[in-house]
Amino acid sequence: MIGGWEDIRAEVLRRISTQEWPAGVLIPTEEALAQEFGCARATVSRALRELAQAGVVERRRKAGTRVAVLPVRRATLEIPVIRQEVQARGQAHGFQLLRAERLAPPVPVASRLGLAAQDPLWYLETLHLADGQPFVFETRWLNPAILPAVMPDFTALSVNEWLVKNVSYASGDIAFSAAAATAREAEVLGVAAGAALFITERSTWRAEAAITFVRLAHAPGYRVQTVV
Amino acid sequence: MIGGWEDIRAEVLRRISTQEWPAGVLIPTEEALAQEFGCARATVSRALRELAQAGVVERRRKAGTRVAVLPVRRATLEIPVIRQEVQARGQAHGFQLLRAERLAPPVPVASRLGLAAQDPLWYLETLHLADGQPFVFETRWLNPAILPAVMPDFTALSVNEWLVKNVSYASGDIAFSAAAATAREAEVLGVAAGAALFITERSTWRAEAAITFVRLAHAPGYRVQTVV
DNA sequence: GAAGATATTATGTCTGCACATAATGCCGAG
DNA sequence: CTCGGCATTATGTGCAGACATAATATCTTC
Repeated sequence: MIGGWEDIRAEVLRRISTQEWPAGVLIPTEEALAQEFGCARATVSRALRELAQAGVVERRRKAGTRVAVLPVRRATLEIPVIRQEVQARGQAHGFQLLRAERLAPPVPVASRLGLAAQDPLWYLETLHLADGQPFVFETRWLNPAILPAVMPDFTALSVNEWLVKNVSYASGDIAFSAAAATAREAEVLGVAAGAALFITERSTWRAEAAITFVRLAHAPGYRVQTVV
Repeated sequence: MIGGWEDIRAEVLRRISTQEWPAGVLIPTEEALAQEFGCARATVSRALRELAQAGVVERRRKAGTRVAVLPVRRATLEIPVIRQEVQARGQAHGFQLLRAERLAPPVPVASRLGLAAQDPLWYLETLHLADGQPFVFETRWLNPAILPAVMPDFTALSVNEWLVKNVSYASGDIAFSAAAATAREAEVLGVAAGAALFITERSTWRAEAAITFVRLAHAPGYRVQTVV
């Protein structure tokens, strides 16, 4: 049976991928498509909205809906908690808090968090283990303002997880890059200095207040993967 | 003025992030929220659907909507065409087709594309330039079955872009990793052998037929970035 | 002919209603 | 007490109609 917004989405996508509706052209209006498919305009609208979110078509009021010229594909990445990530690989998660001290952050960190460089932050180094082997080395700058009066025991619950549970649903940005292992990273992860490491950097805010900046140096072999 | 599904989404998100609705608990039904906010159920539904897509809440029929326990945040990455990516940095894009020949693919490539290893594929090496400097080194395996009778002129239009325009909207998967530059990569990109490179690997299908597998070795300093 | 006001139009959102669907949990048969 | 079926219920989807919004196209005026 045809009908249902998912079928309409599929049919529109088919017409686009077969070039029946080539890149750049206007496609029929919601009303016209609703008439063709024998459904309500809202149903067509839902289908086209999803295609627009996926970057397949571009929509503008009055101008109509056109097939995207240079389709910027959007892929969604899942960013799990590290413990979950390790356990999803069928391995046992462990971690060691290597350092915890108050320090004035280096300028790039301070500026990325929008704080003055002289404000001392918590600096925490955590090594996460998968089946006892180094998995990722986490270096984190934490705004003390967001912590409760009594410092949580980060040797029992990883900072990573404490933050997710207590300061959840903040906004932020993520960046991925590659870098040669620093001396410290090489030592902690047990790799040669200069080895190619996958780096995740993330900064987090809640309502204009900086929460944390974290750099994750992953052990060699790490991949982040997704489907389009 | 309040009202509108975006405001409702924001309000629900606020209640979750302030732990007014802690992780794991059921939140009121759509009907109840619609009554509270003085709007139709469809409006609440739209707001909650977006939050579910973002991984903030989990919804199940009859069971209701509950705040996600271990929030697996979802970030959306934009995967542009390389030319666009270079131009978005305000640089001029250029490219050189370094090799184009038919070869039997190595086993990992063949298996990833679901093809027999003895089927010869097109093997293409392209170096993309930003303002004349090496930007990314593209090595691609291409299924000849999807090409037209006359081979397109890949010295005039990059393979990357030809595929996007002619075989668009296929499905596939993407993986990011870090690797030490191979001798060939180091030579082409003009970096030291063993330098840490950011690697993007992507395989693409259309309706069960393998199209292409591509490995992009990015010049040092490359980052992929997104907001959450 | 250029600039500004106005009409037109396709999408964006909302309402109120209806029925479908998938779990849950209760209830009764054995 | 256990198992299977059935009623309940929250979400998922759909429809028809309405108004809002933004951008385009047209018309008017100078």
